Amino acid sequence: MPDGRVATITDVAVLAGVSIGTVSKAVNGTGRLSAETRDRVLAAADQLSFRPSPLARGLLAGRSFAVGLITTDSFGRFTIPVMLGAEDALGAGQMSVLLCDGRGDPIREDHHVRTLLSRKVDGIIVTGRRTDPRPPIARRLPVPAVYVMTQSDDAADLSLIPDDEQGGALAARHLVIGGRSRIAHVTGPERFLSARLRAAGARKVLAEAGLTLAGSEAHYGEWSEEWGRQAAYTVLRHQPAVDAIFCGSDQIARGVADALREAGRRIPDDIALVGYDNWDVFAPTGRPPLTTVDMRLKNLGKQAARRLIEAIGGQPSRGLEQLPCQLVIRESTGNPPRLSATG
Amino acid sequence: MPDGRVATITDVAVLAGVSIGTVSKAVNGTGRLSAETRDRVLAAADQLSFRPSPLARGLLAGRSFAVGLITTDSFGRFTIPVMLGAEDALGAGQMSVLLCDGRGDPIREDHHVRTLLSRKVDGIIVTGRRTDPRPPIARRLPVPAVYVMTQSDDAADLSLIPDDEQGGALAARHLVIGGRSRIAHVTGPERFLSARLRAAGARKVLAEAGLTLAGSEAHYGEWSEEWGRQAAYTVLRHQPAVDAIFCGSDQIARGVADALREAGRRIPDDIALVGYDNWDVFAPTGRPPLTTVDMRLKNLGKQAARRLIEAIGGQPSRGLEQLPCQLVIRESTGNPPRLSATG
DNA sequence: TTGAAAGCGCTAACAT
DNA sequence: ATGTTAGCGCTTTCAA
Repeated sequence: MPDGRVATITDVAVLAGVSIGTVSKAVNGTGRLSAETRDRVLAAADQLSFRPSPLARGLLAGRSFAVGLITTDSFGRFTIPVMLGAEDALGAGQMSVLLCDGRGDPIREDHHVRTLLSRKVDGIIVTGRRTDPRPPIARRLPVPAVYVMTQSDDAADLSLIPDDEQGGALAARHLVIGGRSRIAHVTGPERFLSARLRAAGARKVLAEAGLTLAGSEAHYGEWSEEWGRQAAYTVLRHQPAVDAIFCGSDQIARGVADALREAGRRIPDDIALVGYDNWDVFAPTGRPPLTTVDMRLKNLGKQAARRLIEAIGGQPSRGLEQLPCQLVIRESTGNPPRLSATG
Repeated sequence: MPDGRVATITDVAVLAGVSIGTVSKAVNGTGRLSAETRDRVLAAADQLSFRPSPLARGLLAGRSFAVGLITTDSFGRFTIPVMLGAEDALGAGQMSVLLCDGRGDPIREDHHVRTLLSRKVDGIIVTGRRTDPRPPIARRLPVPAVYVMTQSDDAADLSLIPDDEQGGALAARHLVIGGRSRIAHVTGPERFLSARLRAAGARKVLAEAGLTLAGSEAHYGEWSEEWGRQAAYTVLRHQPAVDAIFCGSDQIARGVADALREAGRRIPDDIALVGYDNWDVFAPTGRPPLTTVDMRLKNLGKQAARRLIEAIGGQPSRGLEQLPCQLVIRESTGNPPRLSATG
């Protein structure tokens, strides 16, 4: 439009010299129109940069061509890549994203759900920062929902999380193949499902190779550098012959690396190190750069968006799905840098 | 509603036994109504959990009671707290947030602006991850916009950024008061406005105390740990008597701290260390915990939202505003932990 | 004090 | 092949 206004269907109709119904058909490719008319209308629409009002369209259709994105638990390191992937996939499908921060408060969350529903969102994506099951955001939602990086405890809902057991296995297998046999595991609190699954995956691979974790159990603690340092000293004291440490996070791995260096152990010559997260501020810049497991969070977000769109389109899925992680090999395990398969 | 539907104004009208016009007045507190009727309508609305449809309301009003949030440059460490603050302030005012990721691509950005306008957003917040001026998202936007953590090069726009010069001064003053006099500055690339301003602020304070930066100039480099380590060695070689290092980021400070420890210098006894960002994964968990400058990003986001709401309400602001940073004192400068004033 | 009706921009069913 | 019209849910005159 020449002035600041946004063009409406009427403006296009006037310019093209047709009725608004004809414009609607031309723009949406519905009904029967002569090619000549359609082209003329489309040209007019283009000239005015006409975009049908999602408000008007939504009012009629009872939907808004937008989806709600609720974070359980603020946005953080895990939520953001997921959001990014989702926004990406959604944007491609002309869907807008309505953002809500639940802050881990069920009341707030419920309020947001109501707001989203009043805005007639076509669906809702729920993200979290831990994969443990949680109550669904609402019972009998009138629109589809997908949980990602969190898990609804209602099996009728679709939840997408990284396959932490496979991730743990990936790390352990890489170490075993690299010739390590006295492998310790330092990770976060045992109450985290992801910590337990990563440990289980590693244990399974070691068992297949006739091995057990050094010290026989995982060292559960905190998701912190400080815990990494502390646990490293414990490991060195009790299993001085350890030749690899698999860490439940890159942050823990950083702490472990610092402690090992201070104890005079070389990485990877004396002890190989594997992290988890592939967090850009810790993994690639570590000394040495850290081999680590990447949860492919962006892909997770993208898949969540795709699944939601499918569900909106009438093809719902249900249950828990675990998406494969990927091993990113760097110098901390002594191998030349390359990407492994994701399987 | 008993079924899955969301209640409409008609449902409320039927239940309360009045016309939809009356419901509208009761719900919005407009027009003249008997207290008795209003209460009855409100009770009915409450019973049905009625929320006026923003779509319908927006169609009529030509606005959507939502604002667009465009990230220049994906979401990152700086954008997220800003978003959080904005979402918080907006949510309180019944405004929803439409999220768009510009990815630093002007085409994409423009596309998003058009989408937002077609959705009749009431305003737009533009966030970035560096404070240097950038072209406005559009000329002659029909709705107000606020730039935050980025700066429009059009002085008619309102831009909110942290006061990096004041932040740099805060850091330097703290060191000078602590009795340090040979203070080096290791920071990011000189092409970053924030790097230049932080250095300028520090220099000004030093000058007032009759001092100059150790080595006479700031050490410009990268925003990385690796650069911190490298620069630390350079400083130690050329200014061996240095008694403090002010770093342009916590990540740089981490690198500097590692290098100092390896060189046998104690922090803070031999050399005091100040960072910038107050990034939770680096500052509080450093060895020792890091004194650092906090840009108060969440507050920045909150202010941006407030200003946008004011502008939507007809009270626009313009020009560049720099919001004060806050010094967070930890052990790396040897003082007992406490918060300083923000001034 | 309350009700009736127009109209926001659009789509889809129905007329022409 | 194209135009006309009803109606999505709401606010806001204007009438009663």
